[in-house]
Amino acid sequence: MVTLAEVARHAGVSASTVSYVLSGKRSISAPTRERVEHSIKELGYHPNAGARALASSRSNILALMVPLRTDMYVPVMMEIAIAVATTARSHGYDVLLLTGEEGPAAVRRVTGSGLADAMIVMDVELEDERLPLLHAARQPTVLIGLPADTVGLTCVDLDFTATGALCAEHLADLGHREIAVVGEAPAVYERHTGFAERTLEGLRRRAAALGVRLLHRPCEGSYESMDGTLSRIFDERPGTTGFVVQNEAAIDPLLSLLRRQGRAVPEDVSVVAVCPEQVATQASVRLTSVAIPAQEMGRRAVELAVAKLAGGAPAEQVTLLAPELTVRASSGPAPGTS
Amino acid sequence: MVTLAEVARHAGVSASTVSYVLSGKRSISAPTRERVEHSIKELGYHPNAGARALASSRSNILALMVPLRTDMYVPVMMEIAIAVATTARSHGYDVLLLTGEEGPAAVRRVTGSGLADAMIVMDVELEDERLPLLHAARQPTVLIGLPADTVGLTCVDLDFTATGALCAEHLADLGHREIAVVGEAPAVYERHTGFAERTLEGLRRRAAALGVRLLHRPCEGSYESMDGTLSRIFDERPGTTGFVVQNEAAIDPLLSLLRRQGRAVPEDVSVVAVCPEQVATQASVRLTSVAIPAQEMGRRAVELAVAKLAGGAPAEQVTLLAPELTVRASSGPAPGTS
DNA sequence: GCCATGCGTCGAAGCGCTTCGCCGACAATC
DNA sequence: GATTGTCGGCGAAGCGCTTCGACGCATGGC
Repeated sequence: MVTLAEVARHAGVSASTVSYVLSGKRSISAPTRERVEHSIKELGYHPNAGARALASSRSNILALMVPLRTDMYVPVMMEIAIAVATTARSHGYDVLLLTGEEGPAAVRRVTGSGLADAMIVMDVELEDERLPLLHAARQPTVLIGLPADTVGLTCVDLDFTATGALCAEHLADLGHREIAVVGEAPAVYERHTGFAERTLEGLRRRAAALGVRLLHRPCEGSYESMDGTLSRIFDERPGTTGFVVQNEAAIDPLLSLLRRQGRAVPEDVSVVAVCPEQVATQASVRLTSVAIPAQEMGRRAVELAVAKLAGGAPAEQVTLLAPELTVRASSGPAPGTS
Repeated sequence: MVTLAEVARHAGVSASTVSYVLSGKRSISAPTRERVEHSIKELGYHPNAGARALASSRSNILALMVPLRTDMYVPVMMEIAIAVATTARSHGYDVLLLTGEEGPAAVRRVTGSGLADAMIVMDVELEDERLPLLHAARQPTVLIGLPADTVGLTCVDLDFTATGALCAEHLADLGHREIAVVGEAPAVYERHTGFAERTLEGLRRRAAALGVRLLHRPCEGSYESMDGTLSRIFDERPGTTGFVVQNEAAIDPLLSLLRRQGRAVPEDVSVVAVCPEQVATQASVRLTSVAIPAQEMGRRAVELAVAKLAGGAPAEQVTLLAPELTVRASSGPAPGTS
């Protein structure tokens, strides 16, 4: 294990000089710097993370809390996590992976031990039990998702209210008058996950404003439950011609079942999905969709966290990404529309 | 920030005593221990991670390298990652998330800086460029996956050779004489990912031994590519009645397309998948499958890493999990079999 | 009654780094 | 030519913890 002191000896300078070369916090003459850098390379020196953290009270680690749940669409989480890790690296940070399992205890542990410099929290509920702790800790925090009360918090999220509105509008524009919303699994609503409720609210408002009837049904991602949900929808509203799907796992079942029932997409029914681009383009019908910008969310979250650590960011800052609807092959004019 | 010294003062003992209470490395009388524990609770003390790492040269962190690729089935990766994080916590470790992006440089950085005590590497290629470095580092390493040469390495993986054999055998037992293998994306084979090649080898061997014809075609996870692949398979081998699918993303397209072509599962063709349980049970037909024990793999990897850290594990140790085939609704006797 | 033994506790020496204050040298200013 | 300032570098003091050796005090064998 090569130490700073050895590098210093090898380069014929003092330890502090090496440190300043590394951090750039004081000016060092070019020749000295080069000598030191050469020694570092030659000896294969890597600063000891623990010592560095102890001396500077900065760990250069960002903690990322991911949900443990299996009822969320996993690829989005993974995409966010990878974007977080990648972006963090480009800012000189590593990422500590925390699962929701420990819940608030993890927050306490990490903030208490100085393990991480900042925290990024995913899967935020409207009234999340971790929020009070996050508030109390003087540790910078960024939420991916939007709780009910954002006072003093930094959040990044897709603007799901606008997303819902956009979907309603698109279908309304095409002449659809009865729209069904295939939502997330019931459990997601029960725990008051922000994005699900917001999407719904956006849909309802805009639908009401445009004089469109809206029916919302939560749905698990399996064929069985989709089958049941679909029957109930058409029983209750036989005139339904537009679908908005928010549960990615339900997309394939929905398309399959519609086809089996002899309902053509988009001739008989139109489908709009809220999902990652890849899912939209790889489904059996290329889906009109609002993309979930997972990478962008992860990237922004890290950048906000880094800005807060640098001290150049306001305490409260809500970043809502504007939704974009891409028209593909799954939506078209409502049947009977001229 | 509460420190050890403050706890010591509060409890009226020396700092070392508090440390020994925490670590249990020396015996402490019950009354003293209780006093110290009480002080810890009362002051809300959390040991500083950096100081601890510096003094003990143990960070209590496990590094997990996940692939950055998008052509692998992501939920499996995520499941492994979460199992790793959860198991690690139960052993007192946290998990550092590294993406494959940095490649060998990440290995050097982490081992060099003492950031992590051990390393768990996913998505290992047969001739992985990280292996030499991992070998050189005196840092315990566990691979999830099997490289070509396992000398001196600790690996955990599903026994994919046996998995392939099991699939071939199952279909052969049902009377199928022509089997098609819908494989992973071509890129996966090009980079010589161990599990893909092993499965294929297991399939080929057993198929040959049982006198069954086997046709292997790589396939992306989209409908388009599945469509093309399927046509080519039936063009070349019209008598194909058995399918083995290894690419999870291809499962839904395959089932959909077979149905559209009027081929009933399992009456006309049987399908066996290699995929997580959840995928098998949620597909439009409940799939006969060999499960990918993602959680088990993550758990085992952590346990091996922890054992190596404790010094009680051999350097070389290959753990192959035995595959289990669960018969569900997608496989049945070959047509024309009595 | 004396030495060996063991248990519970303390003190002190680092672990490898950052950072503050200081100092010498040299340039610029009047 | 004395004064001020800037630049480049050094030394030393910690950061909060672990751990080793030492010490005091019972205990027990002889």
